[in-house]
Amino acid sequence: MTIVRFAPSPTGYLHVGGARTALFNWLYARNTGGKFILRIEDTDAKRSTQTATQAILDGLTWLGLDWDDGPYFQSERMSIYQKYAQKLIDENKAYYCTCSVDELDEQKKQAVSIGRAAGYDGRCRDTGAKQGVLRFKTPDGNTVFYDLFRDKFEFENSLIGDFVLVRSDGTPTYNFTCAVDDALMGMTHVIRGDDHIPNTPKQLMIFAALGFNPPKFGHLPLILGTDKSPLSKRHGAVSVMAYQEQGFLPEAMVNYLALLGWSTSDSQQLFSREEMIEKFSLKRITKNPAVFDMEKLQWMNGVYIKQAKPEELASLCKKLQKEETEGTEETKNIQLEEIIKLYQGRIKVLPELYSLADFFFSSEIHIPEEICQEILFKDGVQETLTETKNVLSALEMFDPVTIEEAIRTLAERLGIKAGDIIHPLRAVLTGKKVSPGIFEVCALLGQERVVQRLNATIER
RNA sequence: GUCCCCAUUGACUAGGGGUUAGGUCACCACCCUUUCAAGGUGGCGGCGGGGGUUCAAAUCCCCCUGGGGACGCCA
Repeated sequence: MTIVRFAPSPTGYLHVGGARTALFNWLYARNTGGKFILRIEDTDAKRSTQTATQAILDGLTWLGLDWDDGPYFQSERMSIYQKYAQKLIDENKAYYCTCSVDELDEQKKQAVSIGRAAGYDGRCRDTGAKQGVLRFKTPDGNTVFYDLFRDKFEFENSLIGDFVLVRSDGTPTYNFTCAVDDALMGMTHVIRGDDHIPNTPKQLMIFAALGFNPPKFGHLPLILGTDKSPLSKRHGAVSVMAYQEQGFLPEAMVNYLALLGWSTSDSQQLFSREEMIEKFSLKRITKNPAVFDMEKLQWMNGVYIKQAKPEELASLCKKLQKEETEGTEETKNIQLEEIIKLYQGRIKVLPELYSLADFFFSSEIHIPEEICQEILFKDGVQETLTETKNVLSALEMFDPVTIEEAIRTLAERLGIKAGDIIHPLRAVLTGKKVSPGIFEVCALLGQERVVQRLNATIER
């Protein structure tokens, strides 16, 4: 059985890159019927926070990436790491080092100045010290592995140096805990960002020293911003949850993220979750870094919005809207769904609804001067509007078909184009030049409000 | 400085010795139409450069260039 994991450190929110890594692991586990484990790497007490842990859990949950096991917290597994550290000491595969930070800096500076690798040179190997940091006794030779997505990697061990396993305060470091846990938890594949490539030989050496069988490693390329530098705040939101707040649907986010580095042979773009799981394959992961493209995410979100059930969108909108909308509880609840039906083919993100359809949510509307000049103050328009009001207020049914019929009949009677009625009517009812079909808008607004808005304009 | 990774249109990518280099977003045009979207049709645009190997190179090899990563008692 394949066992994979997502192992974030809780030092911030779940960012886009981390989410993609989690997604690929999750997809692989689901595709193979394996197990997806969540492990929180919080060995650095100074930087880890409870808030960050929660944020990561929330992010994964929002995306629908459920884990089969965990979350494990490395901070709760200290005795395990201690045990293995002792084992390495006993077997003479690790030793204590008492070099000071200054000394280390100096040594590094020197090494670099003479063109040598910057790793620790192992000068404390034979001092027999009983305290300080515990360092791994990096063996001679090379460490080789075959990456799942790339070719062969070969590292010269001497360039890596004797790295730290346990800090002087007794807490273990990343490379050590990661290797121990990946071994103990039975990981078959480790899929992670390619910023971890330099760590892999270290972990491989730990596996070997401890007598564990290593998993297969695959390193995912980074996700870049539009200027091709690594994705950061400069490029907009990097936190996954920020996308939720901006009105993106988790399905769209997942679909988009999946395409950042993975593809099918026919370049299919839209996948249901099931389809994605079924078609996912490590063999089809690309090794070049991808630029995160907001435009495409927006397009995709628009597609998902269009396909979504109005009631689901309504409940998402209600969660998002906070205090930005006016209007009565009644309009919100009763009409929201109907409004959504009118707009779901037109918006890319949920909050757009509130700017485009604001005239549904407030009783008073404001018609910008520009629209008055351009549309309402033209010759004959006032008369047309009066006629329109008379026709509409007399209707007994107020559904789109009836309204359309009435308007078209009126246009014929007045000897003008239907558009000559529709455009002023739209301006009066919505305060905008663009809206969904005007007959639907009328019907949903209701006869009373339509007549009221017409009157308000005519009287001016 | 040392080690390492990457390179197909503006973006995501397919293709991996012989293709009119395919799809998607974006962009442009047209159709539809009460506007805007949506939808439909069509279009613009690409193998970073130089050397090899080969009858044949986007594809294999080398160099260059460009971009990125790592060199922590961070993960």
